[in-house]
Amino acid sequence: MVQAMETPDPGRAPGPLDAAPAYRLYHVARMLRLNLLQTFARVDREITPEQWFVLYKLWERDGRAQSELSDRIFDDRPNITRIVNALQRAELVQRRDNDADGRQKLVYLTDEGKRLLAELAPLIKESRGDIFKGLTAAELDTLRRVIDKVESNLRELRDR
Amino acid sequence: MVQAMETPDPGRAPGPLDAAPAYRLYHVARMLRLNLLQTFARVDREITPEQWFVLYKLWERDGRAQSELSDRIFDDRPNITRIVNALQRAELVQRRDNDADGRQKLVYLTDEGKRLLAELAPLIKESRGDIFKGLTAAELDTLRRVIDKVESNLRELRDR
DNA sequence: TTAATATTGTTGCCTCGGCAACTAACTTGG
DNA sequence: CCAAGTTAGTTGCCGAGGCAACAATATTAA
Repeated sequence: MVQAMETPDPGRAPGPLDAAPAYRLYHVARMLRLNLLQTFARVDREITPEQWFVLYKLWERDGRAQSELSDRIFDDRPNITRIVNALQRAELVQRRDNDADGRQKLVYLTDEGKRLLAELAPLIKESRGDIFKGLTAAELDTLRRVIDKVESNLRELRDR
Repeated sequence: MVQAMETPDPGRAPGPLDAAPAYRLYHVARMLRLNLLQTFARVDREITPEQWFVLYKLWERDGRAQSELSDRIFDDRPNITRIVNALQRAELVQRRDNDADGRQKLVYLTDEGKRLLAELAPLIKESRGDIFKGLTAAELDTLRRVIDKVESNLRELRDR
């Protein structure tokens, strides 16, 4: 019976926030973002982590529609619009109309965008080594598996 | 010799973004935040995950200065100001001057704040079960260890 | 073919998040 | 005791990130 469920004592928290895996994940992710942001600042590149991710996706495959750059999970089309705006202002990407589908705008890396990717990628790769230093391959493997599982759980919850 | 290091082929990404643990962590954290945000929306509470975290910290110990609510890692005092503002507008917390130190403002939960905590905590706890469903205790333990290590690595990098 | 529906991208609104600059209050060194 | 430095909190600036609403274009159904 739901009604029989006890309301917890309002005077005391049931457990420390730091013990909650979800909070820990949130916290470490914020630290990771900040680290990347400051890495870019250190090399004097006015770019955000999110802008970097979009650039990188274009590196994987150029000339994609904005909807392909956004994540199906989140409705972040508005964000992609703004991020692409910023990258375009910085002349790192370029928008072109898609003749095959008038709704879409295809996004292309400029030469400067490609140059930046080639310049920064090694720095980030090296930084990644520092960040995950001291962890075994098995631990990283488990991390990957845990993330996969949590993401698929979240997707399921979402589609209900 | 640094100069001898090759510049990567600018035409091709060295590896998929989804393979980078840092990106995966960032991504899953964003999904977790969204899940929590929508949980609050579903129970018709106009509260953000960050506001929830602050409320929860006060539940752990009430009457803390704002600096104690903010995280030493980030300079997020401005954010705490804004979040406490929001919570105060919602009448979930209350600010009082600290007689012992005129710079500080102590933040206290209101009765409504305590009520909300007691109401939502069980929901969130249940939701957490769904989110981490299918993972073994060992996997969650490894997750914790990995996060600890990554955080301490990031702290070290930061203090250099 | 037309009308209803869906998709793509954009804008406005508001909160979060990092940074710099500022005020007020406390602490420390001379 | 006072001047210099430090700490707590606030504000402004701007980008990210949800959400809702909208225009333009495509797709589907009648």
